[in-house]
Amino acid sequence: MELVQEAPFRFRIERRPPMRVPGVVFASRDLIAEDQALQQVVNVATLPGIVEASYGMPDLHWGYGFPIGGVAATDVRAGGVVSPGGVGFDISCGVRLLAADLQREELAPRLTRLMDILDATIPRGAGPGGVWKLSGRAQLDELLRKGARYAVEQGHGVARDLERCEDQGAVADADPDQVGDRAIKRGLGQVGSLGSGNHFLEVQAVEQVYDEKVAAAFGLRLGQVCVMIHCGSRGLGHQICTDHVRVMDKAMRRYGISVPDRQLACAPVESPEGRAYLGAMAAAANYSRANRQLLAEATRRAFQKVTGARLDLVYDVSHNLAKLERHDGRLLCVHRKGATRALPPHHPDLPPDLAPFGQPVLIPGTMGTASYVLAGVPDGKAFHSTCHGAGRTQSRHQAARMVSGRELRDRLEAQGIAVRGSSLRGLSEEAPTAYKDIDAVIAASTGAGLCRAVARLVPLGVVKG
DNA sequence: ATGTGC
Repeated sequence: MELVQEAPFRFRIERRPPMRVPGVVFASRDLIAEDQALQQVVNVATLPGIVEASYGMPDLHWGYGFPIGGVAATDVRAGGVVSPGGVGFDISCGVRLLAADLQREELAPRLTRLMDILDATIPRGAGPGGVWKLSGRAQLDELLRKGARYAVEQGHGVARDLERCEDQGAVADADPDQVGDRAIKRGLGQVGSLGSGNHFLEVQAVEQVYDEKVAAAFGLRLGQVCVMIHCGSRGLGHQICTDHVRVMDKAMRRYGISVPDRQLACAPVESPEGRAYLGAMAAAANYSRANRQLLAEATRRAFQKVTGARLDLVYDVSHNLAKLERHDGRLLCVHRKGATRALPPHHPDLPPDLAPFGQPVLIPGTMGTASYVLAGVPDGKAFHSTCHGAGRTQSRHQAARMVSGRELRDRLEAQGIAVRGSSLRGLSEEAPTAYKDIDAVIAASTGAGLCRAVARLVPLGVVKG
């Protein structure tokens, strides 16, 4: 793949038919290793209605149809499409950060007990299980419509939590009627659970502050204890993606759409299939936000028991979602897959107290390594988007062959990180060596002008899905 | 990511 360097952290893939726009990858040469992911950037550039460019973030890697770390926007009024592959199977997978009124030294003598309680109370791993047992479909429909707002309404959290959530805790236009019976069935038993893979709940400490003023505005200070929760919409989101890809795969011909890869199945935003997917996707997004709200509440109870400390929500933001947004007067369907929205300072969707500083962006690192808090910048790029994490360099299978779960756990424990896993196999699949260097990804993200660094967090204890 | 694979 021919890459033309345009700036220190910006590469261009020239437009050639059938591409409708060029490809633009924000990264360093070292981070761009996979040709497969670049081919996917090219494939996405052929989608009907795509505008500006098919973008790649610094953590770009191969995914289903679209690359992970990909951003693509289509012009809704010009026949622009929506594609489930541009969101991913884990709809509205995202990150929530809570800040404790507690310093790491104060927690140290109680860390083991805290981790043991979290170990016993945070549902995780594949299959059913969750902190909230729903009474049935009617209650799930409410949750799908109102997301974290419903959880708070039912006593799981406080009103201030919602001010610090993207979309105030719920995406509009969720349509539970577009969620199939199988998805509903899978969703009923998993409300308030982490899941598996790279999902985690970490007790962390602020290890470095890059911008005192912004960190203070976000409620963060050096040495402070935080909790990061990374999870998504579980089997419900997965089933919705599966169901709607199938529908669109069949519908594409009727709309005269041809794509270079069937995994790019899509339909015009303004079509019955497009609207149906967006309605179901929004429902899954709300499931995901309620999920993080409920896990945050379970964590608050654990902290209350062990330390008496309070946990305030810093922010909750998704990195797998399509949104209808207005940019330069046009209504666009912005797909962010493994990419985080990063609103600039003074954007109307920011809560007033954060508006001068830009949106908090939460980047989970690999297990046992650092995580970051970033902020949106005035002259953001790729429709105000940035990276979402380290990005894989090895498949799960490859990773598991390199190191045993037991070895990895012992190594982390030797570093003083308390590990509460759900399976040793799961641990080995998430070995840090299977990922890009998070520090390099952040350096490229800030260097490319996608965001700026606010703070670096290190793990004290890991509850692993 | 996922009741992990057609």
